[in-house]
Amino acid sequence: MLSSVIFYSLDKAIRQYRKLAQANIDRAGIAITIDQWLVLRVIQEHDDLTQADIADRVFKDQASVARMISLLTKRGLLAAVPLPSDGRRSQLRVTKEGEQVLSDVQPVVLSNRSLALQGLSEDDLTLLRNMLERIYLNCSARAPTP
Amino acid sequence: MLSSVIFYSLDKAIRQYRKLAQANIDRAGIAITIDQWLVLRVIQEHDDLTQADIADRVFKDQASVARMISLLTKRGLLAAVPLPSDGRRSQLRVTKEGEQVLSDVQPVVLSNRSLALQGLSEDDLTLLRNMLERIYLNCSARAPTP
DNA sequence: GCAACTTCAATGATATATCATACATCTATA
DNA sequence: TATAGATGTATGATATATCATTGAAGTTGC
Repeated sequence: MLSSVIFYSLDKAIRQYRKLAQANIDRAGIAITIDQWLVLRVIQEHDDLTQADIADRVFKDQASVARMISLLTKRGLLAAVPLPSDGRRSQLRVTKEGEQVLSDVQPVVLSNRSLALQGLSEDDLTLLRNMLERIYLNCSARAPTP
Repeated sequence: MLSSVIFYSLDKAIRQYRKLAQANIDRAGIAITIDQWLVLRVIQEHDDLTQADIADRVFKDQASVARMISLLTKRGLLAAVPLPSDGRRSQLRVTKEGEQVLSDVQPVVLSNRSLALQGLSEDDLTLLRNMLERIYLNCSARAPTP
């Protein structure tokens, strides 16, 4: 049965969490998707990453990140200043509007997390994290991403 | 830190698994995506579901399923026969080619799973499943999907 | 038997995901 | 220092994801 397959449960849990999270962000009247938020946050923390670096951190493709950056820039949440030291790159900066969105989203994200994790102890979460990391490593070992 | 966030670990694990799984399916020379495979499988098991039913089972949207069905039909893996009892619907059937693909994929999926779950005991998996189910339920409680 | 409601599938709009490729620029080395 | 290779970004093609809406077809209640 599908329900006994662990990856089915994984998918189910993460998708439901995403629905909850996005719904609460929408309800708070903030116009951003979870994925955009994640990218914006990564850029806020490190403004010297290449698109590929960012992609690594959010487990996406460089092409996806390129499009998200272009969208976030179009929306005024991100600004790109060409880097004199490297003609291929730009320095990405979160704008005032971007900062505002990030700080608006923060409490919603925290509340989503605690809602979603109700009934799970710290020990549970540690165990869960370890198992997930184990799965990740197992899949990386033979994944054709050398 | 992002790495301490459980949903980050969840995302990371599932994405890596998907990469491994898709890579191994591709490597076996089978032209299907994991998502298409899942839909095809659900239809094989129950040929009397509506698109919304299928969407529920694969945790997707009815619109996504509609497009996947149309694609699978175009590729000849699925056939739709109009239902006389209901002018809106069609009976979906997995074709010979579809059956072939499903049976080709089966061993690859099994091998992917055991690869990915190496080092996790049955007890671990039960625990994992329970925690994921807990998260799912927590997120469903207030998810605006009544 | 028909009006109101519900169900089902299809599709437009927008965003994401991924691969492959194109193009520019940078770096290392022969 | 010319150039081969590496790196960084952008984009076409295709698939998926989601919401909202349309329109057809079924069901209910009166």
